[in-house]
Amino acid sequence: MTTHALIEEIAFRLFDEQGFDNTTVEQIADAAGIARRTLFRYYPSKNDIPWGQFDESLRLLAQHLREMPADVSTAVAVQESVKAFNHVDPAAVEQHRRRMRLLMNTPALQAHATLRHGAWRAVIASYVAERHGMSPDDLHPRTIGRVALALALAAYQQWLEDEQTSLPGLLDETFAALHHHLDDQRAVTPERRAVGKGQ
Amino acid sequence: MTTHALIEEIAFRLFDEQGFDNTTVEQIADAAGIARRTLFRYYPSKNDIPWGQFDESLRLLAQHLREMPADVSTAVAVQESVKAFNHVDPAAVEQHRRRMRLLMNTPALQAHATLRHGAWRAVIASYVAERHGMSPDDLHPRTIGRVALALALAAYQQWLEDEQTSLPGLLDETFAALHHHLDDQRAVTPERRAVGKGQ
DNA sequence: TTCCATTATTGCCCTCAGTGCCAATATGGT
DNA sequence: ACCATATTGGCACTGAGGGCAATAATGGAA
Repeated sequence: MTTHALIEEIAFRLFDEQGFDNTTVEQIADAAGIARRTLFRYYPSKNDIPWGQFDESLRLLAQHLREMPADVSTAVAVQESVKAFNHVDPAAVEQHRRRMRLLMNTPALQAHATLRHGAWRAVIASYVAERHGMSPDDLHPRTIGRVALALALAAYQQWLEDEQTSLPGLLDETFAALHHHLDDQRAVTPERRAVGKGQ
Repeated sequence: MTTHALIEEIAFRLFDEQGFDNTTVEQIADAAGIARRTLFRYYPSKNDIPWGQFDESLRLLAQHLREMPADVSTAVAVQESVKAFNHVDPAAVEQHRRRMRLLMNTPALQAHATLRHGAWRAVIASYVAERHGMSPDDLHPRTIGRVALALALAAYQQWLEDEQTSLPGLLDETFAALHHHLDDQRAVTPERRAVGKGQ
């Protein structure tokens, strides 16, 4: 039986072996034992293949945000939810790293990701808007959505480059780096350094 | 004589008339009186046509950052330079809005933009790294680069939706929104609203 | 002015992603 | 076994983009 999981697995193998750009949709289809045309019924585009359970995860992110207690500040609620969104089962860490490495190091996928990220940002923006009695289209919620994504991506990028780091730790570090940057309004102490690696 | 400016002008006209996706590279080439193959010598891809002087602007951004006095905080230096980068001559505002509307409302271009934005982020990150004696690849500078871009894009998005707003004003508002978000760590006052429109 | 060496322009052909359309095939219920 | 329905697959087409080689400018040097 043909499943998304099967196609994805085969595709990842080919991407690893040959690179994303050098792998044709036809090769994936052949390896999966289905027709090219059928593969396009499973995935709207080649770029969509490596995204796994992203849409489902988005729903969990929205849910997690809604379950945050009201006495936590919006900033903390967002930060905690972003960390929860990016929590991965220890057994799945290697596969997750593989996925993210592909997504973040392949220009075509990096570009395509922006479209997926739009939905992610919208989830954050909706929550922030709700908490402040605003529209999700207002400047403030949109800004926070974009910034939260920026922080998450910065953490991911670092995580992919250094096998030793922990993702939750890096996420905290990006939030801390931002605080540090903004708090540093007056005197600038050039000898200041980033805090140590998380966990 | 064929120039980038001419091709761009013709392309924009066709994009306005027919939409970006419905306009083929061949149509642009024909209208510009050059061969399809030649157009691809002027622009590496159709997606690159609407970007105008972006690369040159990047150099100006880097220069502006380097010219910031050392007694201004990094945060302010970045904020001011981002504003300077996005300053447009009043006479060119309409064309700029046209360009940005196309870039930000067309999915294909929205995706492609990420690749251009990578260079933008790198300029910011390099500056932040320099000021703090870090590597441009460190977490902190990269984070600030990503956040600065997030703020700029949030401002642009709003600017495109409301003809009345001023871009510098919106940029300040996004920076303010972020401050507000992060300062609001303890009590949350749901009746709080965004500050008034800039200028 | 003429010739030569670049450099720019173009044509041709190829690959590959993605889509529309319709035929064939499986599948589940009766 | 039979039919209605959903899935799969085949075919042909468009459009972006690249490799390559032929053909035009073009800007000096003689």
